[in-house]
Amino acid sequence: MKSENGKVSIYDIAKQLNVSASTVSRALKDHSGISEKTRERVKQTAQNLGYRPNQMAVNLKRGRSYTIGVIVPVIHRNFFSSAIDGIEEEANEKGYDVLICQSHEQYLKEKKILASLTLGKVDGLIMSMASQTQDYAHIVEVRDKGMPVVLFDRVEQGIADAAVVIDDYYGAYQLVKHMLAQGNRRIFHYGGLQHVSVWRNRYLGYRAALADAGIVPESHWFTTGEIRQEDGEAYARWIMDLEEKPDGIFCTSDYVALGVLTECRKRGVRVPEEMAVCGFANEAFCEVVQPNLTSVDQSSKQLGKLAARLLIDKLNGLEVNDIVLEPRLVLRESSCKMID
Amino acid sequence: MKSENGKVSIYDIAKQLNVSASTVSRALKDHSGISEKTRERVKQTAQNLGYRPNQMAVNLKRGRSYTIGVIVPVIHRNFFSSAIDGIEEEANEKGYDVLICQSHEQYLKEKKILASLTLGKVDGLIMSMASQTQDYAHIVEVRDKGMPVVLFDRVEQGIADAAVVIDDYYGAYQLVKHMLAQGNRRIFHYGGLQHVSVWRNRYLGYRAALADAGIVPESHWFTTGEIRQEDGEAYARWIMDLEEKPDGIFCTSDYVALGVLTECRKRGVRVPEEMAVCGFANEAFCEVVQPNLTSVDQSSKQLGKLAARLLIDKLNGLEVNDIVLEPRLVLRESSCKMID
DNA sequence: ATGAAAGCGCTAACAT
DNA sequence: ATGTTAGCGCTTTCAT
Repeated sequence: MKSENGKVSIYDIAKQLNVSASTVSRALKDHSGISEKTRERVKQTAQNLGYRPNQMAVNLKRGRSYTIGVIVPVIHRNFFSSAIDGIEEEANEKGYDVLICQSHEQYLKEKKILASLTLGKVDGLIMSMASQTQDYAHIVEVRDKGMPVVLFDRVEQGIADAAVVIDDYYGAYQLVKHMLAQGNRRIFHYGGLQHVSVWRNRYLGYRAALADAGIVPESHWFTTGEIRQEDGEAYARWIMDLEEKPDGIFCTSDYVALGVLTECRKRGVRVPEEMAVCGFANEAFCEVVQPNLTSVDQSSKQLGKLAARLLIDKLNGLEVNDIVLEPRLVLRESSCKMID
Repeated sequence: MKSENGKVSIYDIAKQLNVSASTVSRALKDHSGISEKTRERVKQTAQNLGYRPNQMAVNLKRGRSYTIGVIVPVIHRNFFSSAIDGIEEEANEKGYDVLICQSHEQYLKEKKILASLTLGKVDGLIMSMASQTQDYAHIVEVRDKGMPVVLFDRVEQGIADAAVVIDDYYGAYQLVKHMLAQGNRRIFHYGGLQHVSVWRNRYLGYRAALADAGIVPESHWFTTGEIRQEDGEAYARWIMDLEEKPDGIFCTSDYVALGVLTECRKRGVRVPEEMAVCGFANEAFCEVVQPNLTSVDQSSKQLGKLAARLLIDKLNGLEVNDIVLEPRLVLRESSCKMID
């Protein structure tokens, strides 16, 4: 006894039982003030008819979609997919679904996604900004319209309701300290674009560690660029041609470090004996590559979980505050000439 | 001049301009039959008021959400995140958003997700089944309710509108042929649970290649189990204790192969000289691990793109058919004693 | 304990 | 060219 379009609505149940739609609605959600008998009959008929509530109608009525929007630069990098894993886990537990979008590191794409998601498809946003993004008006605007926004990893102060990050500065600081303890003195740094918070902070941590050791880096010790494997390879080639080579390289990304390792193997440069190499993010391949790559773990899944938790708290009207997680050094062969 | 709740609706625009809501609605979407002047005024006011259409209302009205649901076992495995990358790209191009859920390989979770997504949140589904799933009634049911379903990778005949897969049988067949050509004779196979299409097909391809070479494998040449790295390690340990060891191992998963490689390195077994090792999926770490791991590429992003394309075609009322992609052998050090 | 009716925000068939 | 009205499916006052 379905209606024409194949969908069963509460009206179909109501009609069949000769009661009103509101009675059906109430019976279905165990409202008080419905007789035991009617409730049973309604539920039974709903079952028989294969009734399923229409979410779109419920959402419109409630003014909530119970969906969280997530915008990440790319989904297939391990760090981000693990973060999404965490977001999804937490969100699902709390009854939310997760809508995923990729900015592909592009500012314009990010802006477009933001515009389309804030049309009522999602109740709130979790995002890590595109590397291209240097202007934050689009994010502030969304927030001003009343949509909660939580940033993670790539963040900026004061533009969102909360941010979840690891202490990149301290992670880099510790890592370089370790390299120094291993006897390295000429430690170069391959950094990312400096307007991006995480990359800037890692650079600052690097500088601080060197300063503590009384080392003043020459300007060419520090390079910035994209963070793909091939960038690391090109960088390594450039280094090999220097008069005075570094005895250690701290790459702001595991992918760059991987490129460096690859090139070193090709040229027969021994790592870590001739040159120590360290990355950042602790991607899965770090413990697979030869030599194993020293890196800094970012507990990405936890990062995602916490971001989701903050967003949902905020959606429920709670106060939320920024969270800073401790990074964890993961020492491996690529940096350990001696026991640390 | 916003209404109380802070949201601006077409009624707010209508009121301010002393026109009807339908005029506003039409003007906003450039319907014919609206004077140039009114259209301009409406658009201007919409702009001023910061009007944004409410998707939930539009969806309810249209009976479509322009959202695609995606259910994968886990998101952080490279194969799946790449597939999602492809799905997202294609979907976005066609004006759809993408809702992601993980079954975590659990049948019950998969069922629950299916039930919740089919409440009108998504217009159609793309999924790769949980390894636990052996009963397909929940999927058939969804489809019977009129929701299009496209499967990819882990599929089953006749339960969905279409399926996109690579030719696992042929991929495995070619791979084992290659191993035979390299002079291996005692080739073992570590397979996944045999009710899962891809794993069963790879096993059959393995058998066929051996048969072609006149080799009859003993029963213990074939093992099945979970496909994590640690399973590969345990498997390798078991192998090392055999009287007659294999001279080659074809693992149905790169992760298992990685575990085998790790264990071989630990025990000083030379790969591929003493034992060739091959995986399947061409995960990113294959070309990073030492020795590089021979594998079979599944063009996962393309797989995702095509699945999305089929689903959207189906949503638009077009006929859709299954797609089988050719796998691509990626020969690397772990299997090449000699030039092939 | 139940029903009638309004309304969430938008669209579209049917007026005028 | 524009307005009126009904309705998408559900929830929720306010009656009874």
